[in-house]
Amino acid sequence: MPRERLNRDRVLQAAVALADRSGIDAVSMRALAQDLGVVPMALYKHVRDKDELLDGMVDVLIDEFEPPDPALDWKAAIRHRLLSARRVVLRHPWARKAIESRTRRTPTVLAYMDSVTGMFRAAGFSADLTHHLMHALGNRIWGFSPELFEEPRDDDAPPLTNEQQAALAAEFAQRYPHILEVAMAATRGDLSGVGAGCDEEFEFGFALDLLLDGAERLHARHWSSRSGDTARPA
Amino acid sequence: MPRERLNRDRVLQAAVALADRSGIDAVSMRALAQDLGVVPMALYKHVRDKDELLDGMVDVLIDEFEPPDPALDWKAAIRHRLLSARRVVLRHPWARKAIESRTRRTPTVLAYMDSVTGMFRAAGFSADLTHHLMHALGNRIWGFSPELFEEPRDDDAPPLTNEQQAALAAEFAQRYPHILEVAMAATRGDLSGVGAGCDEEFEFGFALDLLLDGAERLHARHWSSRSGDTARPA
DNA sequence: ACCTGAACACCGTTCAAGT
DNA sequence: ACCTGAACACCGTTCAAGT
Repeated sequence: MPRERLNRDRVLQAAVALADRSGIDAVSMRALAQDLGVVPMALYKHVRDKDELLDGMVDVLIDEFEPPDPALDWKAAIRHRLLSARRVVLRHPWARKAIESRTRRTPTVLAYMDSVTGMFRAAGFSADLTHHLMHALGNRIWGFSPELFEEPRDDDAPPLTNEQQAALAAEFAQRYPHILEVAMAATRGDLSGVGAGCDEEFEFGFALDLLLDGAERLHARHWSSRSGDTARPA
Repeated sequence: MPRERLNRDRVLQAAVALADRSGIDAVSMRALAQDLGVVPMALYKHVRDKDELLDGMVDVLIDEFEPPDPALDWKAAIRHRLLSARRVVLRHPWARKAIESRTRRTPTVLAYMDSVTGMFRAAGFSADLTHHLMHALGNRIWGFSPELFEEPRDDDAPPLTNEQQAALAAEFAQRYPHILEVAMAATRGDLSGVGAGCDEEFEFGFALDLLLDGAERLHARHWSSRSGDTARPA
């Protein structure tokens, strides 16, 4: 019984709530309509199509990002901003997939990108260098970096016996020695199952700092505003 | 008329051909079956479900990557390998989306990751540093980096008049001044439409070199094998 | 062993109609 | 202005049956 009239914001909030509860794949126009006690077609008065619904959901996330902190120096400020985006993305497990699937640039997305870009400019970087840095940051401006070693947690998988684990590890070690070695280093030898998760938070900060430090070094070297081949980091 | 019997490879090749022709969204079990002159259910003898079909398609791409060139030094070798992955991804426009949507790690994917990891190890990097670098590279090991400024080419959009372009640019400049400034720098002022494409090839190389140079610097500084907070790049 | 036919339980979206 | 009902053209996947 929808005593309250539908509007765009109610639709988006309900979609976010549904995704939080049941994952992004559960967000269908029909299921969302049911949540709102309304017929599917009613939604189309408030979002043009499903893509616009997903765009709107990402906009809701961006609204949760903390604004820039003017008290911090440039590097700390960008770090703080991106880590705040990260916290939001971690609160909404569906966010990564949703962000990666988006192709349209809403005004909210553009405003966020403009703001991060402006932080580099305010730090004194040239427009050209800033452009390259934004590309180098890539998805990290959303608070995440692409998963490489992360295990897709297989919820309803049967637990392995110790013998099965050992056999699996032995085969893995033989076929993918470098991955195993690196995973051992990442987990200090505590592999509970092959492909155990690593500290993704640390990895995020590591890559971020590597890029920001590289930026500082290039800037200090009087990076020219031309982006020809000679401008490559030596 | 399927005179030739179906097998996994024929299924995957047909799926890749279909995606090349009509995009990844056109790859449905039903459409693929029709291409093969077969009923949809026949496919399920060769792939477990649609996810496994997509995994298989990515494996086909990886098989097109060039093997490592042992004549090159480590940095050039990794650069060469990732640029070869990049050429494959560019040949198949659907590849980015497909790769980003994958969550399972097939043996082919693991073998590729193992090989790239091994190149860092062969260069003398510690397992720990190698782990962080793989994370920092992220999607770049697939030959692409996340799109930020790229325009989703709107194929059937009506061309804008000069007046419309000017008005749009003026509004854009007011709302997103930093993005515009940076886009101007990237295109040397030749903006044919707001959000004109930049040289993504250059951006890929830029980020790659920034990360590889950072790696070299950390390695030279006797990067410890511990990954505690003190190990952050200063 | 491999393929088929019919069915199930879903999708996003259109259109014309209701209030 | 906002919501509804019925319909269209699709999906992935199951099951039991054919050859």
